Amino acid sequence: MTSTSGAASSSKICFNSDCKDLKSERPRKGWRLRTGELAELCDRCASVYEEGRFCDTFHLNASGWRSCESCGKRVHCGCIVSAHAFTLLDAGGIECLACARKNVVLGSNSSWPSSLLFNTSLPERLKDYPAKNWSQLAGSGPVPWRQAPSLFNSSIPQPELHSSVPYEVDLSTSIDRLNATERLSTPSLEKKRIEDFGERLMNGSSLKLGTRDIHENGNAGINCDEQPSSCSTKSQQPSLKEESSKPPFGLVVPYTSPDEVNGQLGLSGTHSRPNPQPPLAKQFHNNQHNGHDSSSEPQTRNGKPRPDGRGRNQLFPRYWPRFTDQDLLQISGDSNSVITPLFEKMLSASDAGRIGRLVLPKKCAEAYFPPISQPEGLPLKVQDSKGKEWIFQFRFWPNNNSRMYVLEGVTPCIQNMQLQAGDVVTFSRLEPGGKLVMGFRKASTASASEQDNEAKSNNGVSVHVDTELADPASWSKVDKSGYIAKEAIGTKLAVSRKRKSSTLGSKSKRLRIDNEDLIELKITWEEAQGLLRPPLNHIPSVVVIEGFEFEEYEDAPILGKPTIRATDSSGEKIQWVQCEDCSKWRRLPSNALLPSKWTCSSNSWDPERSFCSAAQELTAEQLEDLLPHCNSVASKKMKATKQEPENVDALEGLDTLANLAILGEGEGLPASSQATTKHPRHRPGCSCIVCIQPPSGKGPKHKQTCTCNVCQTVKRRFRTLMLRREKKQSQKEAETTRKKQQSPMRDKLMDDDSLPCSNAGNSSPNPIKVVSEGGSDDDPNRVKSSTSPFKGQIDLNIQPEREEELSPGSDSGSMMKLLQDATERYLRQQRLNFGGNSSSVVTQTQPVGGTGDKIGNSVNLGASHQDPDRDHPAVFPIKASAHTSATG
DNA sequence: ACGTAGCATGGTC
DNA sequence: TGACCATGCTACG
Repeated sequence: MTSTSGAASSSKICFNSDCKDLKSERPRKGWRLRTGELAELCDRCASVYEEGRFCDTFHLNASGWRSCESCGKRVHCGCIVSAHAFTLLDAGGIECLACARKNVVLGSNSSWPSSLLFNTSLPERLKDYPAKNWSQLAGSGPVPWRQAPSLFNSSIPQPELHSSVPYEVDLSTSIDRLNATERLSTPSLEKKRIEDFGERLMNGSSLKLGTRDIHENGNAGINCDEQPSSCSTKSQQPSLKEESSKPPFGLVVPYTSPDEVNGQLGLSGTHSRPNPQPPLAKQFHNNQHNGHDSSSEPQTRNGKPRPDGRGRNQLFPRYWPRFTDQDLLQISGDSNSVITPLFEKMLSASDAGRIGRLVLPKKCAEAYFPPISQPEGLPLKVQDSKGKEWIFQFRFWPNNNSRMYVLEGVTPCIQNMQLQAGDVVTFSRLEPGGKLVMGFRKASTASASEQDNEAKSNNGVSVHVDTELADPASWSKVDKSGYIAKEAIGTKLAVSRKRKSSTLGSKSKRLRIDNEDLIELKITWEEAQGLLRPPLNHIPSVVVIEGFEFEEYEDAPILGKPTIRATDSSGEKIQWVQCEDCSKWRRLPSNALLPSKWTCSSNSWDPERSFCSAAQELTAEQLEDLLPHCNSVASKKMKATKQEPENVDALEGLDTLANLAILGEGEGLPASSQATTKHPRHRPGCSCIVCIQPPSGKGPKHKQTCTCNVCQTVKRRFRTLMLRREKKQSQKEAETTRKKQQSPMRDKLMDDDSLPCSNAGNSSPNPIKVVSEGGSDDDPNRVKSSTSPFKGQIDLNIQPEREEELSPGSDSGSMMKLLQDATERYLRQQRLNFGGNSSSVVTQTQPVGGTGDKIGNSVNLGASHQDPDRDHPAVFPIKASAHTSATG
């Protein structure tokens, strides 16, 4: 309208374009503009407005006037000023607010959309959010939606969903259209939406477009069209004068286009809420859709409570649709489509997983999907903008006296859209046709370019879900997954894609961080692991979290360069540190805290050895003794380094070793508990030893010198395993000897077991280390205790506690042997390498065990942290056969 | 042995 | 505290 189209409130002239008067210094407020601001009027116009005569006075000749179906009163439905003054009737036509109140049990505040009115919480929230445009919204909004036919009649498919769509976005005009129709019926939902929307606006979520447009236009681009007829109105809304600077709901109208600057009437939007607010559930009223609203609300059209007021309908903010105009455009496909955003949901790991079940937010499901009374639910036909049709089974499971709604058979669709956990699927309804559209948004973590590309290619691909139930006939043809692909038959599902950001469950979502951050965090964590050292005089306990060992310190740990702690001959505690440049080991006081990068030049404690040219104090033998610990400690603390996907056929060996190690270390845990409980399955974002590896042995192979997470962990674990063994061995020796007499067989095993480990027995010059490494079984803090001497043998398949139950002939024998071999080679190699030079000579040994395993089964366990060149590689042949058993 | 269906559990809000 | 919901768990095919 003329009056509204004008200038911003900043003008000195009355906002009413039909009035040339100047505003007073303190202009009076009129209706809320789409920008969220309030029109500033001259005193005269303001008075007229406040008296509710604004349209009668200034818009008499304008279009958009309609008569109340009940009292015949004329209402200017096409004006923002009167937007709140009427209600759209389901059957068409409008009803003035007064009549609407009579017919519908509304909340106290008539100026609010019915939904709002019903919703007690809304008002409160609104307080916080300045009236967001309620006036505008209200204009269309308050209207009780009594008549809108429910989209989903209880059991009858209703193709005509559009009539009930609350917010419609008329893409053809780029205007948001709000359907006024649904208000009354789903008050609660609407309220929520409104609230939500308001919040979103507050939060600056996606309705930018609308906002922007609104600002530009200054007018509400609200479409008041009620179905079939559009009654855009401007109504005066004196009541809402809040000064929210936030974009009004009207803003929401994301789709408003500049073209429509003045076309408020043309705009839709009874509810001006832009898409965000999901359509009111009004549709569902009749549906008996249970649930959808809150019990507290008077649900029912006409004020009757809903049959089932099962849930409260407050859609959580996370389900608010945040469509962008682009999304909408893409979804609509054809310019004549009108989209009504319903809700959205970030895919959880489960949703995106193979199970093919997409958990639907209860309220959303109840509000926007057909009501279902049987757990089996109903099939819903889905169609994307490209014409692909899908059928999902919409059903529920009883859950805690409630229901858990799911869409089954979504896997094909998810894959087709290349979605993964963290991505967002959006549901909206497309008119005409009443189809629910399932679009998507990739996780925000995607790079801009990536997103752009996706946007061009597949982003926004939407799937339209026919509100009508899928034809059972066709359903029967559908495969189990419910995938139909009429047009997409033959379409290859682009499965793929790197699932970088693994899916995050709801819980995770809360903790969700962008990939970049994640990476940073990970690095930090890794570094910290490598640098963390127990405070002096403290013995760390070891806890295992998701497969990783962490040292726990009672006091704050010390950060610094990893060193080898030891006790010299005089009993003094010292630590050995390796120079970054020359790789020589230097002796330092135990309390020395070193930077992550340390060189001889920093050796202020021993000036004579502050040069790389200075001889190393330690002899090879001494180092040999220290090394195992060193490796253990270092690797343990440096569990991870950047993963370098290098293609070498060592992965399987690593896998095997890793698994063996895991088994070995996990001895103290109830079998299975670890993997099963924590990671029953491979999880793409998890960094545990299981998940950091490609599933099923797929993925890049690792070189023996690889220092990736997996390799590091494997090496570390293996070393730890060996260490424990050594320790236990000495402890058990006595006992073994004793048993020997009783069990010759065992003795034999023991003998075989005793590895030529030079470190055995006397290693661990450092008590602390010993504890942390092998852990004392007595240590109560040790969550995962492990050592299981196991008769001299390490049976990775057995729990230490039950070692006694083992028999020499147990199945574990072969694996043990493998381990033994590996250990031997490891130690031997280590000695050799160490004694010779520190350069990393990776010698790959052929697998032992005779089963002709792949060459790749050897693993270099000698790599030390940080610098591969200083590694002390050793190759551990592993039987392929062990792989399976170990992984199991 | 494996995959699935459906319920159970527990964390988060 | 209860509702919601992600995911675990397991009986079953």
